[in-house]
Amino acid sequence: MFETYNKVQRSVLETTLNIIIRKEIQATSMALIAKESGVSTGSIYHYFQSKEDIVNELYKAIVTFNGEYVREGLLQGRTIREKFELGWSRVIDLGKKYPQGFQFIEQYSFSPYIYDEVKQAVYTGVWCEPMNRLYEEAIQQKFFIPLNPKMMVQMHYGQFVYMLKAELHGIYELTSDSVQEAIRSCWNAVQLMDVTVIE
Amino acid sequence: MFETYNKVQRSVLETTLNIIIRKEIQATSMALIAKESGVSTGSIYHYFQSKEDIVNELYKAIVTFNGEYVREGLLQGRTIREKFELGWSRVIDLGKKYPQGFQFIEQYSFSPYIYDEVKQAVYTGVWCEPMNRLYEEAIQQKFFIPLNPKMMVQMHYGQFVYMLKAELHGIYELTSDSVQEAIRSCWNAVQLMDVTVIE
DNA sequence: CACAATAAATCGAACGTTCATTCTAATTAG
DNA sequence: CTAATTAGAATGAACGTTCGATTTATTGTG
Repeated sequence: MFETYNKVQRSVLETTLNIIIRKEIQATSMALIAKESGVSTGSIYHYFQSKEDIVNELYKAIVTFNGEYVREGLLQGRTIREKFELGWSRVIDLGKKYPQGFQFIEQYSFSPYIYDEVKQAVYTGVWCEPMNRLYEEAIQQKFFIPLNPKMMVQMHYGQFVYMLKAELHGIYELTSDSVQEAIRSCWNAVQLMDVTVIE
Repeated sequence: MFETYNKVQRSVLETTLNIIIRKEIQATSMALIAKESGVSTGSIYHYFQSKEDIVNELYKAIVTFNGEYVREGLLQGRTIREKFELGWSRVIDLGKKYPQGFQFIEQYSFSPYIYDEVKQAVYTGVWCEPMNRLYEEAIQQKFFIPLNPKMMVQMHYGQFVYMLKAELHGIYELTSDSVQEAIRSCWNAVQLMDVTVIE
């Protein structure tokens, strides 16, 4: 997750993520980060400009990591349908494998604590863009109904986010079957159907 | 929104909501609340136990209001399909008519700042419960595929939340047509179909 | 290789500010 | 007059950040 950082930075970022999920940004003091990461406050300020800087760096790192992870999935698919399924599978994977990163992004992507220029990355650079293009293509090829592709992507993303959130909070257990079913239901939801219903 | 409170309390709650959306809880000081609400800190502490208490009271008030609003929609429907459409329409209505309340709940429903006992209300008392029952009924009557109804409700809710979030952030404009289409697509997503596809 | 000279990294105590909360005096209402 | 309410200065704790001292790493020199 933090491959591009040095040992100290990584320790600080990992610790900060940990504490923020356990507590909250406001309750995450520099003293606590220093204590739990084993790096003194002085050193932390040698590598980061401020507390805000740490949190924004953390945000950037996680978004980049997540983006790469999903993009890889999208690339593996051959057909549109396959790309669709592999892409969204990866989104759910992320939530299950890296729940802290997932929760952090979820909780703070709309917080004023994250700089706007950093937030932009969520909606552009990352995986939204390739996913948007996939949906555009699916509309052109008459797989999907002609709705705003960006809206469809947002809707489907939200669907998976809440599926994961509820699982994280113990509302139910997500089996791989129900995940597959959920992804399929998303496809069905926006599928352009040329069918005759025989009752 | 705050009918059950007196004038002072209402002013404090409204102001607090305003500031929290503009800034953030940590940047929402009592001094600022006092200044903008026109109530001195002394008086605020006469009506509320603490800052936490204000925020939690705010949370409770909004959740209750939202719950009632959606429940009303659900009651108006005659058939399952109608209840489904009217219920979700109200959810979207809430996001458009009371964006601050919507954003606040979205941003803090998973924050440790809100007491667990208060949070429980989100998943139980409010509108989730009636909506869950509606989905259960829809499964029994073979309208919906036999997935976990709670999961389906969460998924659909997430879909609308993200649709609204993206609109709030100016990604696109939500027309009433596209909202109707989105609700319909949710129904299609989990519909149990007994059809033959003729190509 | 030895050893000095310089730079980089680390530390934690101290600083100054901010902020939630308290307290007391003043004001209002019944 | 009495009791409730309001006001805002005072309090004290918490916190982000700075700074100078100390240690560790790197480079230069004979």
